[in-house]
Amino acid sequence: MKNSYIADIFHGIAELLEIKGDNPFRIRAYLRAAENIGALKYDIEEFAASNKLEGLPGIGKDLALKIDEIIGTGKCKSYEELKKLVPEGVVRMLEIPSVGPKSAKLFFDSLKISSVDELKEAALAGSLLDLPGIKQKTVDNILQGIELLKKGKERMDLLTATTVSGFFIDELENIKEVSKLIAAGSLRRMKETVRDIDILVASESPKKVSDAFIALPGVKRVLARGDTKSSILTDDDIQVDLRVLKPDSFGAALLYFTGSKDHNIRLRQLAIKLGLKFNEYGVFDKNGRCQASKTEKEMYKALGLDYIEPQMREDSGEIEAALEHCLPRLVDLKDIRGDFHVHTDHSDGRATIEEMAAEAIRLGYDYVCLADHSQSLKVARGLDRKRLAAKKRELDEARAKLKNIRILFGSEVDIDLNGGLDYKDKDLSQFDIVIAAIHSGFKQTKDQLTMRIVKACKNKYVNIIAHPTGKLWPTREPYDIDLKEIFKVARETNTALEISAQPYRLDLCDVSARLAKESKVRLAISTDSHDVRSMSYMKFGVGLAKRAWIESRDVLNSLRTDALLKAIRK
DNA sequence: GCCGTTTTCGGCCCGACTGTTTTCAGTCG
Repeated sequence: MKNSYIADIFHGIAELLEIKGDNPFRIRAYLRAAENIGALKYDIEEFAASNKLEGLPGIGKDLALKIDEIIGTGKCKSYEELKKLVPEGVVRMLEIPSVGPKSAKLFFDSLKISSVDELKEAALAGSLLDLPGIKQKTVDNILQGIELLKKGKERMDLLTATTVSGFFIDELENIKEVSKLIAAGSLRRMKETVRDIDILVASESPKKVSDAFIALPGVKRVLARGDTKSSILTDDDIQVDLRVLKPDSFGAALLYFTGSKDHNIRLRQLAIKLGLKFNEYGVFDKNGRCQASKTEKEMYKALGLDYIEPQMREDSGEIEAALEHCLPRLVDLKDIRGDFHVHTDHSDGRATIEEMAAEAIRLGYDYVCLADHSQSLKVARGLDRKRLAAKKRELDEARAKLKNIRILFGSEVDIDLNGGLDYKDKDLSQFDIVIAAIHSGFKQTKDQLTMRIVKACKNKYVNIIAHPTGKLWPTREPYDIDLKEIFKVARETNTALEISAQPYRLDLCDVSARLAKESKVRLAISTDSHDVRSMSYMKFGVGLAKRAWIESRDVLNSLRTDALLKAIRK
């Protein structure tokens, strides 16, 4: 049974209790349990089997019993009972922006509305106006909310988010009242996907900034407009939130606005224990005297914590580590000495060997590995032996010409359906670096897929496994493989696993990469670039690595050239 | 429903904005 199955049930219970109007703290207990179970690294059945459920955070006697019940029967009786009271469609209404549990309950109790479509009909027919506290403006908001819901409030990839936030930051920078500004929220935490853009501004004239913000080009609709907080929707239906505060509380505001929500809640709880108050304006003592506010570092210090980098702020152990002064020193973009996974126009890349190498020089790298596709990957113009030799000749010419970079001769070799490689060992032996990857047969069983990667790791010429789970967001789910087994073999065979920095891949993901690190597997952060521009995506891969608590010593491409070539020997 | 280096009972994060109200509940992040 999957952890997410149990988490979903608890989440469902919380939603139903909300609509029922139950004790909010009881609801929060279910939500917290659901989140904790969802974030669990190991199978919850292992905890259940050894009677250790109650040791898990947010799990007490009652919820432990419910978990046992779900593992035993596949169902939770109290959840089934609740579902009888509230139709599925009423729960769905909670997804409409501006409709919460109180409204959903009101519509259901008084008008028997039990689906989003019925709510829309009632709103258009004017029958909602008969309800207490509902006037035309609220009805309009509900209709707009339904429209937004139907469009789907999709998450966006980091590249899109960076581009959108970059546009607004450039525009806001032109306003003379703006003294500081930064993109905060999940984009600053480098979450794999982002739902909305949060921008924080320091200014002595918040009103002027907010006025200018909602008047910017590309703003389709103003969702909220206040003295310090405004929200808009862009022409592409992306929500952008702006928060304007006085420069004095910039650190406090940045901390608050970066999140995550769970991280902030933990900080506030910690503050209460210390007799302090913690909000977006600062840390305050009992008498309301400000203890810290200007920088994030000060804010953490006021709680007795070391500074926590944004990417780690997920309440996944970072607060405990900061209390005990044992946070890892995370890998940084400036630690990266090269890129292993770069394609050229010899296979499906759009730039020449020289152009890609020149970009590597511009990025300050020591080396770049030009790893084109192997022969059987026809769609990507994979190289046969003859074209491989031609590439090698051109590569040697580039080497002679460009002295400031070590150009490594590599290949992204296809792993076939049985775990064999697309070149014979004799051909593989000529490469400086061999990257192996699966490009077909994604629908095989977990055992088959795992076996293919394990077999590739065991080949003495394979140095790196590229995009290990095959995820392609949002179209392709990661394929089902036994990561634990792969980590074990990768470590034994000195094979590195890739963190693909491609915004659509980001594979391994943060959670898996952290497990890989804990399993002492070496990681290679690579861009899988097919053009010059995307070599700058390295920042996304490093962001992901930071989320996975990865340090530079865990990263293959933080090594200098000589150390690297020594480290990859099998 | 959970939890405890002030606690096994009585707390539980905090504030902004909106729309409806004459002071606040609901929603959101």
